[in-house]
Amino acid sequence: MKEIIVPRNFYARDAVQVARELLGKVIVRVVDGREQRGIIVETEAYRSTDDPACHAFRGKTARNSSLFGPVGHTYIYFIYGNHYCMNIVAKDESTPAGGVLIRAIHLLKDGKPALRIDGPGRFTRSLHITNNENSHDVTKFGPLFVTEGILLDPGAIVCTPRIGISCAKERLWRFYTTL
DNA sequence: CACCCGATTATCT
DNA sequence: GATAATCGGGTGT
Repeated sequence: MKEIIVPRNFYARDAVQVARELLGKVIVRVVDGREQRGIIVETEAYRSTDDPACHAFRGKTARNSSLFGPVGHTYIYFIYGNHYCMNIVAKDESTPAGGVLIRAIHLLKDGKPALRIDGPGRFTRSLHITNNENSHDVTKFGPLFVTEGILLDPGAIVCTPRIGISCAKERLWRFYTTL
């Protein structure tokens, strides 16, 4: 069976839409020849020009530059002295930057959901993702990429306010599914 | 160059 | 539930 990688144009759309549709996709991580797979079960959308909660809202800096880069690449940053968080850059022509934060996955064992990893910091740690993977292209086969996963019941997707931000709390741009 | 703080989490009460 | 831990980037002096 040939696996289907999620194409770059999937990410060339509004980040909110991409965040919703990333649920159910499978992220694949290869380290030292070992492969880990996980279904994406929780995401948050961050847009730039109209979204005060987005790192890119106040303009481009060295830290957030990959948020302004090509879609389908990672944006990884270090926070609270301890944790890495990973986004996938996603935006349409109307904004210069934007991304989708991956907050939780369900690890697969023999193709079956085995262990849920909750929390953006735990997710990156369990997949050995650090700043080394910043700006990595996830639309090509390699150490880190995203493939088409399972079809979800759209009714099983829940929208809530985003976590840990101080503004734009009224936007329901966090999405998750319980599988 | 000093100061402030964050898209978090572990640990304590 | 509340809070300390922890550190690089952003902002202003």
